[in-house]
Amino acid sequence: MYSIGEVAKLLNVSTHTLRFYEKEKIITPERTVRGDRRYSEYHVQWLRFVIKLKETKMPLAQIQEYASLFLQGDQTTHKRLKLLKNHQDHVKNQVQVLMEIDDMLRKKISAYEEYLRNQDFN
Amino acid sequence: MYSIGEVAKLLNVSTHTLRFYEKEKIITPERTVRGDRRYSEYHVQWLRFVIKLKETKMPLAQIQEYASLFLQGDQTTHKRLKLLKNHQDHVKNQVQVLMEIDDMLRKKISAYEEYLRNQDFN
DNA sequence: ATACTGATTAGAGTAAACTCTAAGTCAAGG
DNA sequence: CCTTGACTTAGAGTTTACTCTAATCAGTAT
Repeated sequence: MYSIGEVAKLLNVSTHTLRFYEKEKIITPERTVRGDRRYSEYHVQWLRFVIKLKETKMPLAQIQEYASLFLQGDQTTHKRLKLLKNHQDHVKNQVQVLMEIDDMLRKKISAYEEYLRNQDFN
Repeated sequence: MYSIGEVAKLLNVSTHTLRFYEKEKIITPERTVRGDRRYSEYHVQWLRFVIKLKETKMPLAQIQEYASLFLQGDQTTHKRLKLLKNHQDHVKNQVQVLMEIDDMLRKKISAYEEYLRNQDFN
């Protein structure tokens, strides 16, 4: 079981953020007698997943929804599957867009390079 | 030459946004005698580019910087090239991350599907 | 004439996602 | 014993990128 500080260090987020996520019902760690948060390995896994989702621009609201479905148990499996599939489409789309932009940048960059090469002859 | 409303429609942004970009020195359209903004084909091209960059999460501040280099003319070509190359690295990286996440989602999704298949046997 | 459309401005308001502050409790180490 | 550092809370502040409001004006349509 990890303390909030340990998890923060482990996942490279601030303790503020972890408390914020708790307020937003994205994660609910256990508590010691004294009230300190305790994160299990399982909690950490879930947070890793959340952070991954965030890297793909998934809004917190949607992550929240997923978390809430999780808490509601087995009868929400279909919904969760749908949500994930939806998001996968979104991710694939993003990859597409980014690859196009990469191409655009490649062209711009070689145009610049050519321009500089020609200048050098003066 | 396009009016602000025409450009807004053309590029699917609001007139608010266009004025905002002007305030932020990202674009400086010409003006009619009366003071209305006039965007040339060239301005529109630049805006298209800006919007593309935005799709890759490039922060406005960086787009601003690029725009400012542009206005400073030819002696900033090297700097602009460097900026673009930098951003290209960033984009390539994003593609990498997204592809990893796509993979992760693929696994999660098939796990869910298998789970549901097994449930159906009951 | 009057209403409608689309433009202008400065500046206020909004949403998301943190990020920090204040004011405090508590346990361990020097 | 006292300081240091980690923890607690509610709630305020910040950043980014818009988004909207209010008040006004010019040109066109009825």
